[in-house]
Amino acid sequence: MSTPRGPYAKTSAKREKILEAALAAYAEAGSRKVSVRDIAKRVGMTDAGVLHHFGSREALLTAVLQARDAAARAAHGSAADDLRAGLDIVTHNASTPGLVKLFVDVAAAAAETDHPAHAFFEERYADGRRGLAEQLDRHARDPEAPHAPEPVTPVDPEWAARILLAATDGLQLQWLLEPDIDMAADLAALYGVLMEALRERA
Amino acid sequence: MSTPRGPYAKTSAKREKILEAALAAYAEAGSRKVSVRDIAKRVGMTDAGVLHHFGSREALLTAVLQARDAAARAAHGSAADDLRAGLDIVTHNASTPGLVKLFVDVAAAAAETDHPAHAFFEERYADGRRGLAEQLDRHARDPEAPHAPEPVTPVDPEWAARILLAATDGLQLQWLLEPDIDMAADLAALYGVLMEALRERA
DNA sequence: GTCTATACCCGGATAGAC
DNA sequence: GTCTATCCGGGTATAGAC
Repeated sequence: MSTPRGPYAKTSAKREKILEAALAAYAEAGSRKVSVRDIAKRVGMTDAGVLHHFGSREALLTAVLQARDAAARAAHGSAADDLRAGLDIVTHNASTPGLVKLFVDVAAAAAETDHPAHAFFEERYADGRRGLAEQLDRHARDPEAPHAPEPVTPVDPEWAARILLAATDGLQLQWLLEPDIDMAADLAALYGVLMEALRERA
Repeated sequence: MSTPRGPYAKTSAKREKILEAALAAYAEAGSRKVSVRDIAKRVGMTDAGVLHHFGSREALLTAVLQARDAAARAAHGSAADDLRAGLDIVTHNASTPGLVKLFVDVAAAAAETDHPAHAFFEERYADGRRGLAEQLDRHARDPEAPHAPEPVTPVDPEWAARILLAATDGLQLQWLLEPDIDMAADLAALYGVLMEALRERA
């Protein structure tokens, strides 16, 4: 537990500092660009110094996202194990536009096979899908499980439209990493389910 | 109709050529980076020459996406007016990873308020939501309308997990442009509907 | 092992010649 | 309207000081 070894713990103190600075930089940046130089200034170093610890800008940003995931898990639990935690994380994300922007940026860039975050995102989605599917399955079989969380958002056409558009965009992200996904088929099924729900509440 | 005037038609011949070249470049690029120079080479010009017509790289890419939308509408009809068209477009997109990557890239970048594509994406989503909501509402009220399209994808936990993750990512994109959206509430409602559907088919 | 200095390259932007 | 030339910002690689 003390003075951890291995490639990921080598420079843990400084790495930690840099990650914090990067996190802060992105949080403050709203949705503007952040350069390695910017981050370096915050820790009182040069860009080369920062890169020394991470190898490249992209690797650094990947590490930021990993740190963000770890922090979220520490605070709320794993979304893959607990749906409630997932919603809490989303709620929390809504207070940090800069980091959401970072996530979206890197997720897009990670479609490149040789991007440092490529494997990270592949795993993230694979794990997320596995965990979520398991939870959904368990809850669906368990009559004790809540039928649905408090419906803050009404199930209405506007909501369904947002969801349909969101699912379209999000599936593209997953599909770029995992081309086996049949986007149109998945969306058609979603359309069917949404329609059914709309009719039910009408 | 002939020799159109105005700021958007000035150099229409060359602009058209450049847009075609950019489209082709992105289609071929898979999901790799494409520079203005690359596009310029394709039309036998220098980067400065290309930039002359669009002002900036970002503006050029925005124009490419607009052209892509226009082409899709011409081929399939508007997704905002016809759900079937939307699915056709998605199916077609699945054959052009480069353009999907471009879309995702620019969509992420367009979160910046001063990005040239900012207004374009705001409108795109607003129009999409309006059109989709209207269609969903109409279909939900019309007993003649298909209950659901052919269910190629089974409504099962794996599918629901993909959708939930996709909706989460996609909502972030919409939320960056339209912070009024309550992501967690929308997702909670989606969870409820998905769960209901899973129980039904069980 | 950590960092600075430096130099390099790529890519986008801009000014001015043609 | 297009090119050449130039600039600049930003990421990266390397040498070497500490």
